Amino acid sequence: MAYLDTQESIRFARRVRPVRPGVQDTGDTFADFGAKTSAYSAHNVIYYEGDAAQRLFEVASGTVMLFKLLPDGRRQVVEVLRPGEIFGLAGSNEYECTAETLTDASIHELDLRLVDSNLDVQRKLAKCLANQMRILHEHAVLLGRKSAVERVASFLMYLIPNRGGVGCLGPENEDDDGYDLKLHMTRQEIADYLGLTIETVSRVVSDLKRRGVIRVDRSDQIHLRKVCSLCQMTGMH
Amino acid sequence: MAYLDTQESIRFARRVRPVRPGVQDTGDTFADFGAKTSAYSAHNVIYYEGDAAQRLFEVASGTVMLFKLLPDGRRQVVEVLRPGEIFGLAGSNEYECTAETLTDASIHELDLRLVDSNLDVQRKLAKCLANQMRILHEHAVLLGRKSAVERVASFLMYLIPNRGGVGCLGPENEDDDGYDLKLHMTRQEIADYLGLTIETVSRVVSDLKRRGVIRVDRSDQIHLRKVCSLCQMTGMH
DNA sequence: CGAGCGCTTGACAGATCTCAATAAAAGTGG
DNA sequence: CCACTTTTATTGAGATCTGTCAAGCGCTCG
Repeated sequence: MAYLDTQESIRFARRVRPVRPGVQDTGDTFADFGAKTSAYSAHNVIYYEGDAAQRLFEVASGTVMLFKLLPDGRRQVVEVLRPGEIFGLAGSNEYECTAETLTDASIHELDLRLVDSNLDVQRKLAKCLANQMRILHEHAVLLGRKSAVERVASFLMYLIPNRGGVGCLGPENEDDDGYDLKLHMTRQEIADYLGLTIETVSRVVSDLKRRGVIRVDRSDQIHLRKVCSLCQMTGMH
Repeated sequence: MAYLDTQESIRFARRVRPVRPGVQDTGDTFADFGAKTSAYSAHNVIYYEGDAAQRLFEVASGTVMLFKLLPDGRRQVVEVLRPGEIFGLAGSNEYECTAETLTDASIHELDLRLVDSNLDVQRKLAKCLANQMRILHEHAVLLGRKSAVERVASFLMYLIPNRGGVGCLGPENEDDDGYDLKLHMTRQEIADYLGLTIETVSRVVSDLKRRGVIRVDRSDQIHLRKVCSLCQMTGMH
């Protein structure tokens, strides 16, 4: 796993790690371009992989996941989207993922025919995609190279705004490095996002609990007691 | 690994698998927008992760890889780019990956200041990013859910145009289901792309050879003897 | 021909998965 | 509101796959 002695890793010692952006402000939303807005309740499918692609979507509020399935039922959650992020682009004429809400959500839906000719739409599109692409790159590192503990720690860190990146200044308060977290995903969804099994996720969470890094108030309600310790476990430090 | 009996996999039984596109024709290239074009020799770094981002790049000819490193030297190749594909977008002001040529390559380089205001550039950008994003999604499935054999088989199939997708019609010729392949990546690069170790990649290749699915003429020169068999091993059938 | 590099192979270790049982939580109906 | 069912999560034991470490092979090039 370690290539420490390779020429390359020495050569790159100076590289830095970008801050994970919070929800990015990309200016306009699709609502400004004539999109209609729909409300979905939690755990509803917006479209299925293979459906004819007719609209482009933007999360207005709530959380949405995109996933793909292999024929034998293995599932990979490929993106978890928050407000301001877009989905539903299809290279061909069919959606390449299934989109499902994780929470109650409000979604802007823009007819694909309105997309091509509008510079502002294209600009927002390019900006959002570039941002989501960076997250996908980071996620590829997680899936390809991180251990189970590192994956779960990284996942939890993603959920804290303004921590864990280059700009991270440590805890705001010396004595209190805690943070309260509400998970909007089941263990199975987390597992499918992190490329693990539900049992492994559960075991890692129990382990973090045992080590005093987190406190599990309910299975979807987690208090991070030592954010800095957790951050040390992401593999990025 | 199998979720065959879940409600979900039944619900999605009808889904289809999109054809992996070959190099996509997105109309204009950056050259049409005033980009300068540079030549790079094989295995040269175009920019490092963390460098100040000033340009947007498009592969004109050759192959380029993007990768990220963890502090302990673990590497993940996050994209392998072919002509027409773009890279160098930075959400912030720094490149988030290192870009390195795999082969001799010719690269269009467009000043970032020329990007924002041009509808055609934005259109190409959005189109390319959407396409590359689909590939990243597919790759996330590979990294998160596929076995070593499935990863290598998928990798080899990617390198054959017009095979392996929904539109795949099988071999052109009943008796000959072969294809000659030139790899432009070392075993280490392939391993870092597939989230495996070099030893595992080597073992899988040897195994495919033993099973008569491929013939290894040189380590970077592989003849696929039974494309359909190989395709069956990708986990997508 | 020898050195160096990339690749292959073997033996073993360890992380994660699988399968199975149990526990806890959430939803249902009387 | 309380049994009862169903779903979701946890835990254990064992199997398996891939990683680690080490040695050897085979090009390629000076």
